[in-house]
Amino acid sequence: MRDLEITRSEVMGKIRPLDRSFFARSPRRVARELLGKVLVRQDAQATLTARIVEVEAYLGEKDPAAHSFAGMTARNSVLFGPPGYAYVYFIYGNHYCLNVSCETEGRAGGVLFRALEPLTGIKEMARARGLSAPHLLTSGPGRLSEAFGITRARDNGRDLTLPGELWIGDDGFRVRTVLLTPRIGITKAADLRLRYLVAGNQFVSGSKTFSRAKSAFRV
DNA sequence: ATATCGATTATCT
DNA sequence: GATAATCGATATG
Repeated sequence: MRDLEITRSEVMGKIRPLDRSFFARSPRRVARELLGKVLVRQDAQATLTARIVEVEAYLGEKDPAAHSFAGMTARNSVLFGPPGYAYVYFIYGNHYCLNVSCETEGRAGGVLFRALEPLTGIKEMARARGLSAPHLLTSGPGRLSEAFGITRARDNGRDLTLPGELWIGDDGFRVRTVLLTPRIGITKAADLRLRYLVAGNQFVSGSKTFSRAKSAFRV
């Protein structure tokens, strides 16, 4: 064997964008269905691809942990718009986090991208992160945003169904087993199980003990 | 392996 | 003026 990294043409050859109808469903459903899909960054520098292995659902105006809980503001307006668009927010003075809008226009809801498994462009991701350890490149919402060069200025409001600079594709891969656990890093509605992750995947965020938590169950 | 803590700033009250 | 959907470093068992 000459190279463990899958080639760009192997991934890009069979990938196709997702329809807007894919996102026009409940955040729970979209979160579950996004596992196994591929996040793609294409620009003059490189083509980055990584498989989605961990996400969280945020339920809109009835979810106390959601940014949309208190209604529409300048920051969160994308969540109230049509489905399939990037909502990027800045947090803790340091990090960007990527979401995709769900539901229908006028009805808030979103899914947070929490961890990816790098497929291609690993060298470029490592450069963007200033690291080389594969499991630290995209395991965490702030980390994956840094690896993909995602910022609010560049990507907030971007249509993720269009195969352009940043989009989500299906390459035919199907996830076997999904685990469901409480969401991470929140204080309100902290007991709801709205975190979806691929069972056994090495790139999920947090400690291994947490991803095997008792509160997890298989779907 | 798990716990705690500081960094740093856009956004909202 | 307080908060936050995080990360990385350090401390302790």
